[in-house]
Amino acid sequence: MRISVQAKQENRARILKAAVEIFTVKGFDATTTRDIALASGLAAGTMFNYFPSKETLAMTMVAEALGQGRSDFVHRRTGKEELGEELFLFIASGLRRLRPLRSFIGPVFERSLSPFPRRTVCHEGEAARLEHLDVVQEIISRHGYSEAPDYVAMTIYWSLYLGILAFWANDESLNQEASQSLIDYSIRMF
Amino acid sequence: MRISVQAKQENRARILKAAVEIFTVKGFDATTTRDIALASGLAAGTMFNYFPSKETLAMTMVAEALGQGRSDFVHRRTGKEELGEELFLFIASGLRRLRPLRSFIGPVFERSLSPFPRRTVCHEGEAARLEHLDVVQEIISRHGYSEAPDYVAMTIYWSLYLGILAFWANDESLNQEASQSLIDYSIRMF
DNA sequence: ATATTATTATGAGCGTGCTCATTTTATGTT
DNA sequence: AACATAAAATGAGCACGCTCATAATAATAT
Repeated sequence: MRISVQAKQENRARILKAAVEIFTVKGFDATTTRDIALASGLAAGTMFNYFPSKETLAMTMVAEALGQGRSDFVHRRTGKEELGEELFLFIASGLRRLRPLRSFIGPVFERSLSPFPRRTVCHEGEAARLEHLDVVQEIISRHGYSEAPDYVAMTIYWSLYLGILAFWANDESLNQEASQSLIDYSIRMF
Repeated sequence: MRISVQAKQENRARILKAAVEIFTVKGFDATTTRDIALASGLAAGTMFNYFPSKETLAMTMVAEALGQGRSDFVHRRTGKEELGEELFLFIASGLRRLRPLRSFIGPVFERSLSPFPRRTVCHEGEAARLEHLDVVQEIISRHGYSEAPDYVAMTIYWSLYLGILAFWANDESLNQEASQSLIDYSIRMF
């Protein structure tokens, strides 16, 4: 069967919407792919024509949110911030857009953002990582460190960033103030 | 059926031995719990009387190795090292004992050492983390920072340490020299 | 010896993420 | 309108980690 491009986009959107809703209620692990497919009005297997894995489905949401966060950041920065301020702004912009996913996205971070080879590569996660690091490199370069930050520095940065994401996802303090403090310390150290 | 204490220990040891061998050949994910049970001369379900999950089985090996590494460290340090030197020695002692697991343990690190609540808590991982951090706190305290390192510092430390473990597990440089360099940078920053 | 009991081993079976041969249908062609 | 074709939907089914009712047996009591 052929379906129109529009119908395909609608299906994709319905899957994403249903997934967010069920993940939010039941959590990532307790939500089955069958749950999501049926709630989207599709058969169990059809979901996998749109997203190759449950993990990729979730990472697609993350990548989208981080993309928007990056765009927010680009439009919001004045170009006059200190290095640390600018990094903080960038990280905070991403977290703001990730907010709707916060209640269930923790487990996904811990599995999908590793910089190292995995059994099932998740391109969405890989791409999100590289795009994030590109911006960080650009920020650092613009602040006078003429030589591009090296591989070790980026490895360390990513470790700290993953720690922030994991902490933030589980941070029950008001408005995630604790996370802001962690970001602050991490940046200063970096 | 009752079996002697000795027989039980033998079963446990056989499971661990078989698991290490098969993990090494096939990798963690591609090894099935049935593989391990059968290679140990036990039925599929029996393995779970000894280890509640495949993940716990692997983390038991990690915990054991880190325990030995900690013991090595305690016996090897002179007490005259600089703070950084001592941290390096501690981390390196753990990695040395983890060496036999290096080829397959990466995925386990990435799932089991998170400091945050998980669907299935893995006590072995939790315990390993706390014991490691205890030693780190003790090291830092002995070096004159009278007030105990706070929660934020320990969170950051653990992020960096996880990054080191993940990097090391995938480090194909000779004798993992690249990892040594990463440890060095991470400690200096910390 | 025999019976009883506590403890362990067993493997059929469940729910899961995911695959794939088959069926269905929107679109292009005559 | 009838047909052909390409692309997408379907759901039975697989392998996996893990559970649990049942069977088996070593230790203990009689």
